[in-house]
Amino acid sequence: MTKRGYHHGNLRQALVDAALHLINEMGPTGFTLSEAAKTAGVTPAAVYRHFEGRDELIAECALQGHEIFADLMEHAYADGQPSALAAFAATGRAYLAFARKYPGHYMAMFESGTSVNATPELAAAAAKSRGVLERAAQALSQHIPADKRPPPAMFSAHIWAMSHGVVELFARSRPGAAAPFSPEDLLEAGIGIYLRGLGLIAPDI
Amino acid sequence: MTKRGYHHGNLRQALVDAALHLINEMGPTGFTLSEAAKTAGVTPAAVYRHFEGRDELIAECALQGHEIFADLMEHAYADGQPSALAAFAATGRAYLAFARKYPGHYMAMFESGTSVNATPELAAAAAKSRGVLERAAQALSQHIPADKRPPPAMFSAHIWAMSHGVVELFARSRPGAAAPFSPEDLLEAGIGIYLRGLGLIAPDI
DNA sequence: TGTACATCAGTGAACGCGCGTTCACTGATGTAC
DNA sequence: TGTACATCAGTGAACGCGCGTTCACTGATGTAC
Repeated sequence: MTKRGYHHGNLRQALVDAALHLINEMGPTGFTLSEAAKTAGVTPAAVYRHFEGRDELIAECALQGHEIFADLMEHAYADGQPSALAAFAATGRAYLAFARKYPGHYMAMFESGTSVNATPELAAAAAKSRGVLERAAQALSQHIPADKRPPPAMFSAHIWAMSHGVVELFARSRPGAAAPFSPEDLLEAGIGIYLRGLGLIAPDI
Repeated sequence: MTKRGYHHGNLRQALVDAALHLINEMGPTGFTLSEAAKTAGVTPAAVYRHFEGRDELIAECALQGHEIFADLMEHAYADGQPSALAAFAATGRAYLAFARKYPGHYMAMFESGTSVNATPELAAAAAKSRGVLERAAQALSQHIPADKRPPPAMFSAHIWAMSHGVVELFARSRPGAAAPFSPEDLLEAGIGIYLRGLGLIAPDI
């Protein structure tokens, strides 16, 4: 706990961290500005020194999430290179990994009802991570028989959708959900089948 | 407006309808018992003659949703017969169609945080619709080369996940989302590619 | 080095609000005679 | 058919609560001389 700044030492980030923790625990709508302040050891009114209000605090959580997410996607993509196929599959895997590791960020980004266009920064950060996946799809597109090649934006959307669906439906702690396989295995297999369907033999994944 | 019962005439269902309308408009957590009562033309206290409280009202919305959903899936499956492939693909399409036509029900079912195990009836209704898709997967499984045949529960989960992802990410009115294709086309293409990946030639879809 | 002052992060009390829920009640409906 | 009564769906007022937000303030920090 480094005490910097005037009194608290970077209260702004402490509030974001508290909010992320609470969003993870109570869901994005159960989250409360007052409780975030209390968690950070501060009066609710103090929040207004750093944010315009509740919405801006959530938006900051989403923004930081998109930045981490874009980084993660970028690294996954780079690690999969030079194989376009491995790089593409890795970005799908990174989606689930991110949702697992940063559930608070994930909820703030995708389940809080916050519009991606709330602020220009948020829109830019969201576009960046989407861009990584679309670039991966573009590269992969070269290896698909040209006559039956769907637009790259389409199959990046497919992978995005399946990843999101797996997270929402199978990676949340639904007690008694009776899932006979892990979300990771499920997504891995799904992406594999999908890539085979694209006409790409997939011996290396 | 048939006036039956003592005063209002089936207030119970009127409250459910009001709740569904509000859930659709304000999201599942923005929904309010008081406002549902007002919409039905009744005092908030009157709700307690028919439901134990807010949660039970939402649960009833989810229950009715699962029943409609199961019916829709059943019909889609039947219409696709005798082709196992067509039947399977039709259930995927039905998922999106349901989310489009009954957005309030859909949100109550999948976005309200209600546990499927809240009541036995709810669990049963949810199991029924899941059962249709799994039966379709089972039938389809026979046509897959046995050496590379994943468990049916797995690829029914894949279709479920992709459908859900498409709904959540692309079928909501995200202003400026700049989607160059409709959710329906997106899902249709995605399922087609996936089925080809399963080793099933797909000339009939 | 020491003192006076300006800054501004965080306080504490208060606000108006709408929520879910409770309670004793009322009065329209259905039923028994 | 008409009257007396029981039922019970919906009323209206009230409650306690926690929310987001405001405001004048305080007191620790950084700076100027």
